[in-house]
Amino acid sequence: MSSAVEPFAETETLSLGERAYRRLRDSIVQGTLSAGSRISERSLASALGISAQPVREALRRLEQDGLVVTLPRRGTIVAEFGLERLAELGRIRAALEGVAAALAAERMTGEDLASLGEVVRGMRAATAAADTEALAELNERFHAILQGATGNMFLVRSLEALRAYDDLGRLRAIGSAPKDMPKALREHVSILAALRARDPVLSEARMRAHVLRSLTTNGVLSAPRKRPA
Amino acid sequence: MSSAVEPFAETETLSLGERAYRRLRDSIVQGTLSAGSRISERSLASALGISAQPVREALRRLEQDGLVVTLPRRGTIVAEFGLERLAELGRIRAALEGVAAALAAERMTGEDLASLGEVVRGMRAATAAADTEALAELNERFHAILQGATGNMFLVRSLEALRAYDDLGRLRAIGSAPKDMPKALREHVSILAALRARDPVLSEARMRAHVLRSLTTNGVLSAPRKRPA
DNA sequence: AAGTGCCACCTGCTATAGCAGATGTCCATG
DNA sequence: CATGGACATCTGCTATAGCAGGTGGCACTT
Repeated sequence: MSSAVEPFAETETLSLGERAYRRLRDSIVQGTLSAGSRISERSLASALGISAQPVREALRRLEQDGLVVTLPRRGTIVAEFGLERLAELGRIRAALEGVAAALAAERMTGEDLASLGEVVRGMRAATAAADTEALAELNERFHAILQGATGNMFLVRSLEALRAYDDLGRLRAIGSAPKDMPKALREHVSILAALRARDPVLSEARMRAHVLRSLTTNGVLSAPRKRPA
Repeated sequence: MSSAVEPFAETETLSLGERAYRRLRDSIVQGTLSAGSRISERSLASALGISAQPVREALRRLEQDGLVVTLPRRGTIVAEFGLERLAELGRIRAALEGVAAALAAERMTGEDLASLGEVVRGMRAATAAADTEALAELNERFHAILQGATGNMFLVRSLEALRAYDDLGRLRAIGSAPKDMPKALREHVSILAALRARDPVLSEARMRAHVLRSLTTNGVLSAPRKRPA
C-alpha cells in the first residue's frame, strides 16, 4: 500500500487534510488503491510525510462519500462496488444533474450562457477532429459551468462525489465508443437551447436523458429503460 | 453559545466524534444554534467535556453537509439559508426521493411491502384521529423503509442530510395545515400501489409529486410549479 | 496432532501541546 | 482628534503521545 502513495511534493496553500482527501480520492478513483485494500492511518501518514490526524480527517470524509468503510478498532478499507451499485449511483447522478439543469435554466446569467455557448462551439470542433481528450475536458467544463450557475453548494458537492463513482465505473466498462460523439454533441446543443429558452422542465428532461444515455453507452446502465417525461 | 450545548451525559458506545456530529447537527436543525453563530473548536470542546479533535472532526463533516462554513484561520459559523435556498434543496430532495422510489419499486421484497402496508394502515387511523404527532412518525417510517429497501448508502446519507434542511425550513414556515392530511394519505396510498405494481417510473413520479406538494403546503415552495410527467 | 489460553502487536480513537495566521485593542505619532 | 503600527489574543491547524479494543501467532496442554 505504501507503494501506491507518495509523499507530498511541494508546499501548497491547502490544508494537509484537504490535500490528503483529494489525494486519496484520486487514488481510489484511478484505481491506484484497489477495492478491498486495507488503509492504516499511521502507515499512510508516514507515507505522506504528515501526521495521523489529517489522514484520519480525510478518511472520515471519504467514508461520508461512501468511498471507504471503517470498522471501529479494526481498520479502514476502500469500499467495493458491483456494477449494479454503480448503475444505481449513475441514475442518482442523472436525477441530480437534471435538477441542476432546471435550477440553471432559472438562474443562469447571460454571461453563463455565453460561456456555455463557447464550450459547445469547442465541442463541435473537437467532435469534428475526433479529439476525445479535449472533448472530455470540454464536457467537464460544460457541466461545471452549469452546476456553478445554480449556486447550490450541496448540489455541487454531491455531484462531485458522484463523479468519482462515475470514473470508477468507467474503469470497469470498456471506454465509450467514439461513434457516440456526435450524439453527445447534439444532446449538449439541445440542452443549451433549453437553457437559453429558460425552460426548467425541458432542460431537466434533456439533461437527465443525456446522462442516462451516456451511462448506457458506457455499459454501466444496461437497458435503455423507459424514463418519465 | 456555551449555553446552547451541554456536556455529554452517559457513556455510550459511539465515538465522541460521531456523538458530537449528531449533537451539533440536532442543535442546528432545532435552531438551538442559530444561523450565523460563531463556533470555536476549543470552547465547544470544553463545553462538551471532550477534546478538540472530535469536535473538529464533527465540524468537518457538518461542513461537507453544508450546514457549516469555516473560514481558514478565522472561524467556523453555521450557514445561513434563505427561503430560496431551502426551496432549491427541497426540489433536490424531491428528485432524490423519486429515484429512491424507483429503485425501491425494483428491489423491494414482499416483506418490505408488507411493512409499508402496515405503516399506511396506521396512517389511515392516525389521519382519522387527527393525530399529527403519530402521523409525523409514521411518515418518517414510510420514507425510511422505502429508502432502506434501496440498499444504497449514498442515497440514504444524502437524503438524511437533506432532511436536516427540511426541518430547518419547517421552523421558518408556519406548521403545515392539518387539512392536507387526507391528501398526504391518498398520496402515500397511491405510492404504495405503484410500488406494489413494481412500476419504477410511476413510483418515482408519484413520490416526487408528493414531496413537492408537501413542500408547497409547507410554504417552502411557492408556486405549484409545473413538473415533468 | 488438535485444541486452548496468553501475549505481543496493530488498529482506530482521544487527549495534550504548540504552531502560524488573522483580529482587535491600545498606545504613540501626525 | 484622527491615524497608523505593534502586541496580546483569538482562531483553525498540525504534531506527538498514549489509550482501549481487536487479531494473530506462539507456546503449552491434552
